Amino acid sequence: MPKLRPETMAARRDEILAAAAACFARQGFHQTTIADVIAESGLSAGCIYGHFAGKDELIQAIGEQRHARDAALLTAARDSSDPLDGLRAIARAALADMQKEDGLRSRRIALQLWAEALRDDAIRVQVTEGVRRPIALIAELLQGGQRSGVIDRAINPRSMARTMVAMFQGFVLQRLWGEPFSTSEAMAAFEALLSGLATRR
Amino acid sequence: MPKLRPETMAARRDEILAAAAACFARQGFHQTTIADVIAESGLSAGCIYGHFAGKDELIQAIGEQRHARDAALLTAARDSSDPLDGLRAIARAALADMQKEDGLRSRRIALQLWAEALRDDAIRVQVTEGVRRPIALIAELLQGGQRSGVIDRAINPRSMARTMVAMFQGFVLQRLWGEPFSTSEAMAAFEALLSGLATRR
Amino acid sequence: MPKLRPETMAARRDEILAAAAACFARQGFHQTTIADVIAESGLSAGCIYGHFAGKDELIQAIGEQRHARDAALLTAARDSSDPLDGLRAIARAALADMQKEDGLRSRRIALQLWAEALRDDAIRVQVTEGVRRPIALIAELLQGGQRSGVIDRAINPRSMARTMVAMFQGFVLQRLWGEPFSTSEAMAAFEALLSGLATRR
Amino acid sequence: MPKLRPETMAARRDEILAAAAACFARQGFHQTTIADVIAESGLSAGCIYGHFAGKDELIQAIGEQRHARDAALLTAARDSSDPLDGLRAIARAALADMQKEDGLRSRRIALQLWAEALRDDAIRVQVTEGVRRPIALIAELLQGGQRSGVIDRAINPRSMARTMVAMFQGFVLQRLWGEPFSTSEAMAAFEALLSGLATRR
DNA sequence: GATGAATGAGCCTTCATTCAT
DNA sequence: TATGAATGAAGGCTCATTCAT
Repeated sequence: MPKLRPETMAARRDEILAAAAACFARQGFHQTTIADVIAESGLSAGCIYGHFAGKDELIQAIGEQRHARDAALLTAARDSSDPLDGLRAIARAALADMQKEDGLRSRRIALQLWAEALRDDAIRVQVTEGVRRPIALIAELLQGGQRSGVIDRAINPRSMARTMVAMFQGFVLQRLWGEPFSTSEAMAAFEALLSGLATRR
Repeated sequence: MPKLRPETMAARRDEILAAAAACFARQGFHQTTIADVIAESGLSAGCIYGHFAGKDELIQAIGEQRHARDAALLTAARDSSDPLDGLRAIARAALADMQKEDGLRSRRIALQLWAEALRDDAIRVQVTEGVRRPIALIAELLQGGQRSGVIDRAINPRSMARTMVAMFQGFVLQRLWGEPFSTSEAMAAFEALLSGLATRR
Repeated sequence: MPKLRPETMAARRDEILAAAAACFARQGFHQTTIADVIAESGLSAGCIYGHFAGKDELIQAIGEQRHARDAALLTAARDSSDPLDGLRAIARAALADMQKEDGLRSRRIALQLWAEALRDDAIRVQVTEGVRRPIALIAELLQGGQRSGVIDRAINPRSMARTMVAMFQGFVLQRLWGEPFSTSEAMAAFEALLSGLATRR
Repeated sequence: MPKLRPETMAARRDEILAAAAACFARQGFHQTTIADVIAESGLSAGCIYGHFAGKDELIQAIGEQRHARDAALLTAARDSSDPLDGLRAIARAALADMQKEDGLRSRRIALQLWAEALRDDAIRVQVTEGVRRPIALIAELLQGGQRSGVIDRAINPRSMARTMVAMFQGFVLQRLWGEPFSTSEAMAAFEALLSGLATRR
């Protein structure tokens, strides 16, 4: 990788990544050829290889983009006041994102990465790292709820956080397969789970 | 291409599929070459192509096997007595299967299929069909619970069934990525959800 | 090649050759697979290889059949009375054969053999042998005509015989390519050539 | 697949076609593998597939080259003065070409194409188109002869033109099979035919 | 820095042929 | 003798990657 002027470089990288993301979302990693990315970006093979060492690095970079997107979502949803409301805000943000064209496209790539994580260690680390933050945040909120007495002490915050994340991952899958899916339905189900966490009298 | 007698055929098909499943679980669909399947099966290229039109058909057939496995799991878990116990039995069966080597291997393939469903219509149909049955069965149990008064009438059975399936799909993902994961943790989370469905007094 | 009872053997051979001829005429030598011949004949691979050493021998045998057909045609057209009428009879027989479905099918194979003769010595010998007899016969008739004074002595019988055969070969080509082609047209052209051979006064 | 600049492309295309022509003339279409063309050209598989979609397109292009060669031959032979001399010039040009190494090589390919025309429609069109021009030109000359009174009005120009072409096609066949064949012999035969066309007194 | 023509290892697939039953 | 399942060498083609300009 030759060293380029940082600004130009960053701009080109983004250009390439945007093209790659479009291709990946449309055709998947393995069905996408470098030629596709070249056509989509309007650049040349040499140029792409000037910025990325190869297809794998391109996938890796796309994975980082996704990681960042999820982190941003989470940050935006952060609502420190009430623990339960904080959980609801996160849920709502995630579900809303899934209804936007942009969000869906990003999830299509996510699913590719989930599968890829099975055999590419770098991607597995990326994926599990990406999932760690929401889990930690949710677990914290749950602990907050336990401290303030609204959530049952018997609940294991980490397990429950993982379960909630699992739920949303499943929602993503079903949504991507084209199953009819409304945000309110999902929120209602989430509320049921929340009510199951309430302190027993 | 050669016309084979049904009996001979079935045996070889299974042999080939077993080899293919091993390869697919280990390396994924796209990283697996026909040469890999040949090596794994100990058969020849021509023999494989005598039974399957190509790699795609092999993937398709593997998908059907998985479909069948899930159906069998579900049937085995069927416990007609109490609705809530029925749900618990299904959850337990699914979670137990995920702890077995065999079950895990099968899930690795499932994840591949989930991703593949994004661009292969035949596989998408297979995957969504495969998910329809558990959803229907769970929804039925939930309705049974509503009829017998142990589950809140306000719950939408279909949505909740979908949510439960989503939860398990997410568990599968996390398990496959190597996250520490105990059946009892997951069952506890499931119980919390169940308690959230209970009729409010 | 195992030794079979001569009658059965001959019958099977013919069965196989008939199937092969049908395939070859339809698809050409190279586009025809042994599997095609198997399907067309209703026999098995092993059976075919019991009678023919391989595809090449099959082609060779088909070539001999064609050779024989032409020879039969020629014999039938033989009309010893008048030399010029003898030539006309041969021409008419050849042209008539080209109008029959059966004759056309055989010519399709002939054209394949003509091309094959370029690189297969055995076939080249077959083809040139097959052409030698008509040339010899025509040359004889021409010489007869020269002796009886109806044909110009300046004519080289062999060259002219070759030319006449060439003409018919060309007719075959054009007929096979689907060019409109009537027997009477061709006969008229042949008559013009004949009149060009007449003794100059 | 790569988009090439027209100039670069044309040069490489010719290089590839030259190599392909050499292989095809030597071994025939079906016996020639892409590997042969690669070896002959000194290029790589990828390069060849960058210029031609596949073997079929290569054959097609070779067919066009041949077409062009014949057209050039015809144009060069065009001698507008006397109709009969025009016909002689064409005959002589065609026969002379058959004696040159280059011409022979080209005819070997022609014969392949003639056979291929039986099952490939694109090639059949190419071949019949290629034959249409000489026929038309010869028919015109014959009509000219009829107008100027040197050729019998009873002759059908088109049929006779087709016959002459057929004759030369047959000459080509025999020449390719290695039959002894002198230009003067063939010209003498052609003269005989011409004299058969002369106006009857 | 960018270009794009060229590379070539490797993939999927076909099909003539064999051989145990 | 016939069967037909199995073989495996070989062919056509793709595509990630390189490098001279």
